[in-house]
Amino acid sequence: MYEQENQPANFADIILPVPIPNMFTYEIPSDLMPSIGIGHRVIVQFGQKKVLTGIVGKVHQRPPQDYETKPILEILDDHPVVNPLQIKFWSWMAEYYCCHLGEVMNAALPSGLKLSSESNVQLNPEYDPSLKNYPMDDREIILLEKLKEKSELSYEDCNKLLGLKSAYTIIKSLVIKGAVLVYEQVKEKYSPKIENRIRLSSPYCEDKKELEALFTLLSKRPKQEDILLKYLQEVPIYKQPEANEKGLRKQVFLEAGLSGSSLKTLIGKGVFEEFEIIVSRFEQQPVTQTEIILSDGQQEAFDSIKSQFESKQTTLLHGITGSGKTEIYIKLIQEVMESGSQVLLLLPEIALTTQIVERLQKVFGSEMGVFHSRYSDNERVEVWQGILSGKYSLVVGVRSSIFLPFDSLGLIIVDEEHESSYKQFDPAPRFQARDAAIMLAWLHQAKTLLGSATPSFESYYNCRTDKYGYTSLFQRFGGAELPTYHIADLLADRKKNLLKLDFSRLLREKIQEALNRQEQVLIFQNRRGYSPFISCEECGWTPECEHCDVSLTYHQYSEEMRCHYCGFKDKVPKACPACGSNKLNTVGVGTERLEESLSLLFPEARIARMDLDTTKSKYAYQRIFEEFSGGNVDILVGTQMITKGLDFGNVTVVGIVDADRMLYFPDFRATERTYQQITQVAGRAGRRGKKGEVIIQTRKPDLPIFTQITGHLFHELYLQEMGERKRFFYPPFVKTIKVTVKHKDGRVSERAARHLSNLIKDISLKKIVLGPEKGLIAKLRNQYIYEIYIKVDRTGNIPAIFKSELQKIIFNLGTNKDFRSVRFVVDVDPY
DNA sequence: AGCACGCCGACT
DNA sequence: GTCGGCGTGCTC
Repeated sequence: MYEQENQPANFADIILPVPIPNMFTYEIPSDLMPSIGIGHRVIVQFGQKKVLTGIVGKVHQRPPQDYETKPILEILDDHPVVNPLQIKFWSWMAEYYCCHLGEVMNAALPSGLKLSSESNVQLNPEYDPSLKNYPMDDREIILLEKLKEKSELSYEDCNKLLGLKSAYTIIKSLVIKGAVLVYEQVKEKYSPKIENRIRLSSPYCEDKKELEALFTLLSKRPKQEDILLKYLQEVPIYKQPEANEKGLRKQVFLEAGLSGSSLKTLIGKGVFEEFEIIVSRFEQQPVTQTEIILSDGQQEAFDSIKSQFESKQTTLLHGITGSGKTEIYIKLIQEVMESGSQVLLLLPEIALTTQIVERLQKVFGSEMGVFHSRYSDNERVEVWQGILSGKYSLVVGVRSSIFLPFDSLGLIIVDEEHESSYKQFDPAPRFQARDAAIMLAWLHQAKTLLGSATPSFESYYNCRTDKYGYTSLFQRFGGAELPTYHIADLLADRKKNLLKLDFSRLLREKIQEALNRQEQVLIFQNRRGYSPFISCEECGWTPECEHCDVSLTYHQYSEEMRCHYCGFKDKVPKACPACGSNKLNTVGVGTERLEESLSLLFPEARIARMDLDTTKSKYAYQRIFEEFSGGNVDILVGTQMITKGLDFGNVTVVGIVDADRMLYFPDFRATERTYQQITQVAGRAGRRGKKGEVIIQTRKPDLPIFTQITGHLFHELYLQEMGERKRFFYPPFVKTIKVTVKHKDGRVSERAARHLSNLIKDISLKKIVLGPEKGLIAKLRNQYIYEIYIKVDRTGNIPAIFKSELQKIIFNLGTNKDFRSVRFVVDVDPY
């Protein structure tokens, strides 16, 4: 105590879950000083009364200059829940993706680890009603009366009680009069799973004679006797007396149809005692397979990856579907785990199926944690804690698992690295999990393996420029053959009247043949619902943008065609400019319509559909999947959901209904995506020794992309596409940033967007600014949306400087005059 | 983002 | 009058 005056005060910079830049400095009370550290959760007051959970980001002795500090109220954990590497990772993410640290924290922490407060009202014990200091009105009296009955009321309770939208003014008045107190209550959200258990009480559990005596006693109570017998059957206390300690789940008796009331009686008599234990929400997984045997090709790839890792932090495994990438992953994971490091295996959401999880669980058992987006918050907290405690050294999970509290990663594997779902769109941070994973690995001095049958052109470019290592695996595992491709010319068929309900003659024949052979068919159409574009029925012409290498999207309400990239607009032509035909149709076929068409064309076939609409409920996906793999369905129609990670052994025919639709998607990645989706779905055909056939329907069979796909000419396709991207300034040659401007008044929104666009143009760094243009959806949730696309030169740290300039501009615009309520959303590397 | 506070319009 | 809607400013 006597030394205190000489000691400098201690401060902590706290990350709070609020969208405001920077951390917040709080004072550390000296009694809390010994137990505080980076990554601890603390409770602090934020604003007038609200209390929040924050994370300690930094501890120091520098008192802030221009404001008073509040004290840290409480430290929540003995051990940090977040480690220093994570704080670094969060900071990187906030900076790179132009968002606030608090937003990253919000995304990173399972909400079960976040606490917030609720305001409660209680009677002031000092208050003496007889004094009648102030006159009370009716509602104040109602509230006070209620508080005499119930010791506390939440604001919500008060509102209900008084039938008001907000009882705030009344509560405030009572506070001023000294009648009530308002205080904040924090509630822990995570609740462990509790299991009720039963065990024999003393002396029965120790003394066999007592137990035998008990049996004699219970011989006239058959129901109670049954319960005792059941217990002894499940818990062998004669052989293992210590087994009684753990007891037996209470539920077991009820499941066995034994009487609950008799059990209660036995507990009442003191024969059994009831107790609770905290159990995991995840079942124990036994290890059933430890030895992985690689084929020669796999072994070669494995060795190659390892030697790449000697000089490169990141390596791409380009392995065709069915080449057995999973075995290579397992082998690598085993090695890294044996060396004592952690491993993260990232999978896109739709690929994180029970199939692959079960496969990995056989090898890694309970050392492996699974992190699924469908998990409840309590389950997420348990995975988090499982990593902290060292229970899990391998996690298989979706995008957000990069935020789990790893402290010694040795390897991150990003499977299906080309998947666009690795990019988070909506709430900030708008991160690309694959790219973030590479940064995370770098922070851990770990390696990253990107795996794909159809690599993203960006990753492949990084291989070609020697930034990443590269390993290919082009043999199918078990010697299975690659599928044969056929191109079906939709226009030719239409002219000959062979096109029936969107199915070409060839595809119909192939389906029929498969059905005759009792084999299965996949029909791929990446669209549900209807969002039509325009196409000439005669020649297949589709309008394209004059300034960009993308097709125009038809907007029915404004009767025009638009480019979503540069904002180019055009009127809908009356006749086709290519051939003069006036048969310009809106085209659009979704999975639902295909399902219907198939049932008309093949009335004897059993048809199912798998898309977002049919898999909304929790187990629907699994049900459809099992129906199909169990052979109860002949034809499965679906969106990209059917292209991922599923291994259907009996599929021999895959139909791609409309390849053109993918190709003319208004996006510079359209060609890349088309190639990827076709190749991915084609990979579902002809596994396990049966040769598969893939039928691609198109109106433009002569396009080079089709020969490139059917001839497996990935590299040629890549080179051609890179030429285009270089010419039109698209990634990877530039860095793209999208700014979305939102306001409920369309005029304000447009003015703000124009103003911003001009300010961006004034930044003296090499870049191209496109727009502002109305958003694809011009009005969303009563907000008018404008978008600005920026292509920034990516040499050196130009993008970083540009981003900080951009943020300054946006910040100033926010404080400025009439744009205060305008929202600006920055999306770095948008998809 | 929340939340307080203040101004203003609608309605018993 | 009173209620509640919304605009504005602030949070260590």
